[in-house]
Amino acid sequence: MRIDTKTALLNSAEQAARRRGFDGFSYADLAKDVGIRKASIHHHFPTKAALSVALMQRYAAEIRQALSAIDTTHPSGCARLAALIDHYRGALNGGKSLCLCVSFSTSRDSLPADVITEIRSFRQMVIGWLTNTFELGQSDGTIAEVTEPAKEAAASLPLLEGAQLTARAQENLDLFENGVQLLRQRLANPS
Amino acid sequence: MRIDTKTALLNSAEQAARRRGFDGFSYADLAKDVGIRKASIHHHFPTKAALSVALMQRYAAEIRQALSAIDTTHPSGCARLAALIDHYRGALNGGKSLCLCVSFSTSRDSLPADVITEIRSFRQMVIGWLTNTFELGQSDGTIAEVTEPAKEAAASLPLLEGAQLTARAQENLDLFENGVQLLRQRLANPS
DNA sequence: TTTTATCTACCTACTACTTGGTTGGTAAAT
DNA sequence: ATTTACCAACCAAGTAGTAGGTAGATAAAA
Repeated sequence: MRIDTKTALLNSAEQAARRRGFDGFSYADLAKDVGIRKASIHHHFPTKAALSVALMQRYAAEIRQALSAIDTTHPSGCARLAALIDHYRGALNGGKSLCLCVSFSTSRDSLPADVITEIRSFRQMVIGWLTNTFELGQSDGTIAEVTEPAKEAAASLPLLEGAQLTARAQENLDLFENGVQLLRQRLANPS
Repeated sequence: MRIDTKTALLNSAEQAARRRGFDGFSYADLAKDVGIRKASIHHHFPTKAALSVALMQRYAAEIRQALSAIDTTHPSGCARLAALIDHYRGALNGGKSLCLCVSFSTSRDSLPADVITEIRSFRQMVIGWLTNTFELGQSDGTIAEVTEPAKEAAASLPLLEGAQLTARAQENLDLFENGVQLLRQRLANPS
């Protein structure tokens, strides 16, 4: 089944951005990957900035869905948190890529203000979800040592992102696991 | 007092890299900042890759010094850890820049293998220092809830780096503080 | 149903720089 | 005389983008 060109471009751009950062890929890369002329990309995305907006919005929608799915399929606090940790681990693609939000953050000066705002919303949303998850883990007793869920959430997201960064730099998933090890140990028995 | 051109170039490049990432600055930026012709930079740094090596080595030497100075001037575990947190906060420059290691990590595919190796050594060194610091904090009783210093260290560095990333994306130091808040709360009374 | 008009999505050719780098040269310091 | 550190001029490839065009699909009109 063939996908439409716009989606193919978004897929290609997302992969490139998550692997090389916003300043590390060009329209020429996408053109070669998708198989159309570089100038044609402007029909779908008039500027690179517009492309970054579309990428970030799509990425945020996708993780919103992922978090919603976790809530549906994982009843306990610890299972939800474990699922999120695994989501961030999965986004590493074996060490070859990062979460889009992370890869965009270091080149934020190259991005339009809309995207900076989206990045902020993205992190707030994830921290909000984490806060709920720590609250659940506290009340159902499946996450150990939770006294202030909001503060736990505020620490856990940067931990996940920092652990991603370390693993990406060395293309080594073990480094991600080293970073989140203590967090995992607090989970009762996620399944 | 005038500094030598090579040092001026390193300073300029470091600032640019920590602000915009490796792919986000060019020799033309440095030339304009330092006030020499772009082509002249090649006398000091034949390739951009060579420049990245010099940057990373200098940065690693500087933090080695900083950690050593912390050990000398801070006797307790909590005071040392607080000083490192403040060091990472300081590297943000009010939200305008990142630690070099962080900013290089997302564009690691553009960097020579030597630098990837240096980044790994850098992180190992900091984690080693953190391990010692958690051990000290455990034995002198100034860092609360330390059971496994090495795991604490392995979690704390990604936390600091992730918190930096968040604060950098929004140019807002409060976000750094939100991330490290729980960690700070475990420190007895750093001074 | 057929024809015409419009839209979509691609193309070529081009623009104006910009990138990291090479080359040959010169001025000043040693 | 030699070395250091700069210069101008240049290179080839690359960057994001503009402009005019066409082929095929789709919608509207006849």
